[in-house]
Amino acid sequence: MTTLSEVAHRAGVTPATVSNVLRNRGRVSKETRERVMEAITALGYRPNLNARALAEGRGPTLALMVSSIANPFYPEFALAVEQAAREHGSFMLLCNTNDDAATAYAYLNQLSGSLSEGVLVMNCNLDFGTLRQSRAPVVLCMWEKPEEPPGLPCVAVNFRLAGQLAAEHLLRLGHRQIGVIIGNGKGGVHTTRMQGFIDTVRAAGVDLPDSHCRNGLDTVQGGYDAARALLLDQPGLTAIFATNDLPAIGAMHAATDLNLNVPDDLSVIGITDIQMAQETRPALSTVAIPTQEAAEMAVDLLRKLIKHPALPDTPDEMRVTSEPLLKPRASTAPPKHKL
Amino acid sequence: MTTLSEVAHRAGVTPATVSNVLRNRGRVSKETRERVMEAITALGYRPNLNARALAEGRGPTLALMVSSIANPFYPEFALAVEQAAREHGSFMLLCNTNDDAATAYAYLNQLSGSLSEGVLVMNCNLDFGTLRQSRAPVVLCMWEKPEEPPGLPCVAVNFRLAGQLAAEHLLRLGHRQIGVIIGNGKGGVHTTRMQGFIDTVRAAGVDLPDSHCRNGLDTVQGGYDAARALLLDQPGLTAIFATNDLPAIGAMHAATDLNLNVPDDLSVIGITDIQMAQETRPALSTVAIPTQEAAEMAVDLLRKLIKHPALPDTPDEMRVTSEPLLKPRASTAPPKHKL
DNA sequence: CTGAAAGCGCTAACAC
DNA sequence: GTGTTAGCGCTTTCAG
Repeated sequence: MTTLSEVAHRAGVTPATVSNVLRNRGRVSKETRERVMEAITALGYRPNLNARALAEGRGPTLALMVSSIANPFYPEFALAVEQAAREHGSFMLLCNTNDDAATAYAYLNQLSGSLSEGVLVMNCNLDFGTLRQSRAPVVLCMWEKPEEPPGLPCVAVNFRLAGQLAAEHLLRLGHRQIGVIIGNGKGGVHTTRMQGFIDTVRAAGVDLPDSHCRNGLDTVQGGYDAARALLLDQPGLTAIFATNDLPAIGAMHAATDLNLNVPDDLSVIGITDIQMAQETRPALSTVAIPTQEAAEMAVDLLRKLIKHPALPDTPDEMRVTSEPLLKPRASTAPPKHKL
Repeated sequence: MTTLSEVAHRAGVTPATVSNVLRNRGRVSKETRERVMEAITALGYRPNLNARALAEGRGPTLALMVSSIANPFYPEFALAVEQAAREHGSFMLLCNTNDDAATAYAYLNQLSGSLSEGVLVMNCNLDFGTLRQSRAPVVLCMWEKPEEPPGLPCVAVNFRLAGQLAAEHLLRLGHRQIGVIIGNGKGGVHTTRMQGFIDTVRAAGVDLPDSHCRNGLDTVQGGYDAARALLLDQPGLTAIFATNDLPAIGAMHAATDLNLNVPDDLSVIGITDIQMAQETRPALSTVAIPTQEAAEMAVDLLRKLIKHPALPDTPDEMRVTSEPLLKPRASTAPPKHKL
């Protein structure tokens, strides 16, 4: 490993000067700069990022904490985060918590304050109090209630509206017998979207009894199971709304397996618009969340927090993304008149 | 940030001693250890990983280089890598190259030798010569030819066999009119699997003309386009093999859109067994690659290389995973007699 | 415009 | 067993 001082030596200057040309700290004559640059390339010098981080008192990375990168929503987000981080010269550390609070806590503790300058949290089983005690700034990504700050810096998406858009779409198509599948259980992180949906349906004067709602895991299989049970129980349904695309896809499969044609016999709609939503047959109607924008905002906010740590008396900042957007595709259609 | 010496001071010892208890370097009396531990928890001390890395002359992370984490194969691999790395106390840096050689090169240069102790390369548009010059060990993951070492440490999977297994499955079912979709173009990384498939089919005395083969992108859409063109051109086909699951899924969609029932009118099989393969309707028959095992082997090999850098005259090590495994599912069936 | 010097927080000989 | 002493490679005042 060639070091700064080796470069300095070859260029006939001191390490300080080399550092100056590297950081563009001005105050370096053109000639010296050239001599240094020559030495750098000749020696194939690369700065040691650990040493730099230590001297600068900052971490060289941003951490992204997700429950599992294998959940198809996260990769798209992670890609965007990495891109944004990279534009500002940071690397991205990926942390899978597997929905385990201890793992999440361990990560937070080990990384924040040294290896990572800041951490982006998507979903970890940590309470906000713990998060707030992080030694490095934390930004909550994908907060679901723009109108109700979590007491932590965050990027919020109007998920209530997303639910509402899904509902309006189904109502507009003429559906009146509608089922709901809530990913991740009651009181969970999908409550807002569900509420947005249900409120809209009921406000339209359409009956939506609790018996039409099912909890399920936030996975394809979870949606499958929930939808199957629901359809068996409520054969009259003409449409199902799932709080996320994965369970929505599962619901389509369940319908197929029950010999129901989507969308003729059953319309299905989700929320998020993950890549996969376009890649099912029929393609899934959904309400798109501005994933990329949220990722960029999150990195941006985090970087700001790193530069200017929030004062204790400052309200925690919240950034709200642009609005969710309905993406009608082939999985929704007007209900066929049941004979 | 509380530091080592603050802890030392509170415990009435020197930094060296604290370091010793932290690293379990033995030679510390029980009492001292307890006093130190007390100070550590009382002060909420967390080691600065940058400082440690600098002092130890090693990087605190392993880097995983993929073309894009949004490609559904990578998340599963990345998850396994992170798990394995974590077990050995390393964090995982995620590097998306977007198939851009310059980005890949930049990553390699910046990370290797300081931030990252080693790098796992899945697929980057860098030639092996460049990779070989990395300042930190590089392990090629998912090398396709166990019998032909790439001149770089690697984890190999017998992809030729995978192709063979897919072929045998189709032949056994009675297919004789078979199409092939090659992901990622001619001469690309899927050549081995394709060759394994084609050789097996031909060895069985079944005709498989070049006109039954199509190149395509290694995506759902790519498979869709290629399969559509192929099916329009060769309506007599009763089965399609795609060199990867994504294009295989695309092929199923193409069939559906052409009013062909899968598997009654057309059987489809892929390779890999990504999560999504079980989540399509019909579920995709495929040949499973031991992803998790490969990830563990790769991390293991990388760690070995970090500890004992390969001598210049040492042949580059290759580890071969256990064999691919046929996963017959609902997308393949005997050909229906065409009227 | 450039150099000297101190220090970031930790580890690792080597003494005691 | 524990302390002393040097660094690891870089940045950053502060002098010159």
